[in-house]
Amino acid sequence: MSTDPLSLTLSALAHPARRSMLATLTTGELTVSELAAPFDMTGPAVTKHLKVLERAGLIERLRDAQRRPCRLRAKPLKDVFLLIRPYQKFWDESFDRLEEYLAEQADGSQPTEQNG
Amino acid sequence: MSTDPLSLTLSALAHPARRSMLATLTTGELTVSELAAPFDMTGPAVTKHLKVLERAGLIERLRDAQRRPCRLRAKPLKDVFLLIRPYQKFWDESFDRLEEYLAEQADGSQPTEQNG
DNA sequence: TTTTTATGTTACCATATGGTTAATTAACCA
DNA sequence: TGGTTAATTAACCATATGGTAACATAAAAA
Repeated sequence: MSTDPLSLTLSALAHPARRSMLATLTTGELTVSELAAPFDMTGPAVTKHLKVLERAGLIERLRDAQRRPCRLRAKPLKDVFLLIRPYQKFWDESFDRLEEYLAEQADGSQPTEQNG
Repeated sequence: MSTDPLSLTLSALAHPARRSMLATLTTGELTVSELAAPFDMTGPAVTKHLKVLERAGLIERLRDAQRRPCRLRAKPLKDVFLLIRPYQKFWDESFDRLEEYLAEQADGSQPTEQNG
């Protein structure tokens, strides 16, 4: 697997359960059990998902007695945003959002790797 | 692996070579050899990367004699954009882009799975 | 027809992913 | 001490990923 930060972030996002966990964490810190509750999944499986998120820097682990609450760290998502944004002019072929297209042209941003 | 469209798109993006190929394709249609040129990679490896991109709907394969040119299809990236956008207010903790934060609040968008 | 070019398929390998059950650690409570 | 709760580790499994080398196919060029 690719171990550069952007690749780690993207593959962390490439699982519905992990995306759902991230979304849940926007409401605040949550324990592993709280995060696990909506899923039909054993504890170890949840632990593994959290490790993937942690390795990507998308969550931070804390301590509270025997609990290990998780906190959202959204910064890595900014690089995903910067990767995607230059493609905005390509995904709507009818160019009905012409303002955005022209704005992109004006600031000269082009999709490039490592990264926009 | 997860086979929902968004997961397929994100894992397709989770490799530097594939991101680089996509970026290159913004200049227009390219053959497999042209795409492969910058990489120290054998033919089969390139074919596999292209299949991952094709499965995610990020490229389209064409025919031109013995060539199979690739064309960028950026639409799936829009869903990545919609996934990421609601987190924008979280990744800059200093909230120095207050306008955007307030705009997001106004349109009531919250990060949720399946999707923003 | 033969050769070259462009690309794909097959078979194989090592490692990663995503899940399980069983056992273990860590901290609190009685 | 002993028991409960919270979470992780260990061991295992099936499948996917990312790469290789060797071979096969398709179309153009000589």
